[in-house]
Amino acid sequence: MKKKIYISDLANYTGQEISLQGWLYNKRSSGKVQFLILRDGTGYLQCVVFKGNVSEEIFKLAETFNQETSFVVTGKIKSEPRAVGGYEMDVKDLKLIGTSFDYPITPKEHGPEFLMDNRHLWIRSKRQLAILKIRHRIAKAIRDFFDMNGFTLFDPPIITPNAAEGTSTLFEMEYFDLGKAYLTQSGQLYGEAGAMALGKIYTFGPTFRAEKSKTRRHLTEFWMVEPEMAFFDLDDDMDLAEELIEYIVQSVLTDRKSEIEILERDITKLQSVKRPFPRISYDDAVDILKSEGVDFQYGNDLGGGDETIISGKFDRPVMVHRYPAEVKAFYMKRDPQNPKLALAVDVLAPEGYGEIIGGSQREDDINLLLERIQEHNLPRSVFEWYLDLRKYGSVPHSGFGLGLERTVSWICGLEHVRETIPFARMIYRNTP
RNA sequence: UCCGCGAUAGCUCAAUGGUAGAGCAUUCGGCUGUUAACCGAAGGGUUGUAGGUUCGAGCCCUACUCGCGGAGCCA
Repeated sequence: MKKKIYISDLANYTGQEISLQGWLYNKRSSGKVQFLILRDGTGYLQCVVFKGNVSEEIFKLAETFNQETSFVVTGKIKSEPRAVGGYEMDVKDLKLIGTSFDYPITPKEHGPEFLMDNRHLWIRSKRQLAILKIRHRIAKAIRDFFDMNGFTLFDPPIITPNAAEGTSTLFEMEYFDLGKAYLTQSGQLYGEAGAMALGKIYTFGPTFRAEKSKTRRHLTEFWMVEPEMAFFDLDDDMDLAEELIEYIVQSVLTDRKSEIEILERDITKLQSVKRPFPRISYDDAVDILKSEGVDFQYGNDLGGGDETIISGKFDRPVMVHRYPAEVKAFYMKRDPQNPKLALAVDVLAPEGYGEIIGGSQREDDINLLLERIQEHNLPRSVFEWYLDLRKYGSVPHSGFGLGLERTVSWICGLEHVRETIPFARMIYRNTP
């Protein structure tokens, strides 16, 4: 591969004459000097075009550059504390690559609708770049964490014949002569099969929910990582969840500090994310709500507002476990101490960011699982293979799902998950 | 599906029921250290759509469309 120089490498090139390529981020001029701010995806560099230092043609060419014009620029690099990034280029030569006229996203405030309509261009801006880089670092931290801990990546199908949880609405399609098929809302059931084969697995990919949710926490297409482990009980599951979250947050703090600063995120809120996380039961959570004067009906699931109140009591993510079985999915194992409760856990992010993890110990008894399938009016036929996992050497096992976008949103301190993914899919938007 | 808010220049927003405005962007002119640069000028409008009230509607009324936020559901 031919060596190319990027703005992020400039420390190695001070005093040298080099060529860089990129786009014009912004420009200021004052008659005899022009300041071109070059961006190349790795950073920003102020390129100074002095009249007299360059030919008349080059100076005139620079005057024609608009926002997002692409070009090659050649000149000497020097340290310059006044400039963005601490370096500056004294321009000697310029070459136009692609013109740009009337770029819609100006250095000015814009509304969310306009920015989402121009999402393909919005991702070029500084904040969006920072968010996407943090998203990548989080995804890498997730993969690293599981790879280092003996997990095998296990890719489940995206087209499935069945619903994992009867409650959610699924995107439906006609699948040749086999009738209806659906886009997956979770790889978990397949993950369980993987855990019985490989011991510890994780799935990591897009999932789809056709619910008409219209809030800052919802996308119709989102990414989820779902570990599934044989011989793990609920406590083991919670241990793993808090270890993962701590690792993700600390990785971002170590490697993406400048991006966190661009977002003006309060870093102390992230620094406190250290094990152990508080673990409270559903009953404890209800007590907290009651003591706060919330009119909460025991037995209901926690709503968004309830989660905010509970998570507000702690400076790090809180794990709420042992929910009423009735509000949880059919595959969750009941608590032997109290069969009305499911061995489930939700991890609530701080600052009102809500549920980022939902997990449980799974029902491993084939007869109890059959009962649950009947109680939920699910068709047994599509679950035959899933029942086989309990028929041939069933073992206690657990897992959870972590929503990538909600995690990114929380770590970045964003208002809305739509900025956490390059092209968000929402109930009223599937473009660009 | 339900509740609330909104739609005016390319963008962000003003405009007591009485001549449609500003900043940014664009174009032109000025400026040798700018940091969302600055100064001057110009072009830019079927006020979301359809109807109604009125001498007169961007503004009041009705319906619709689209968007935003929330509820439910969930990661």
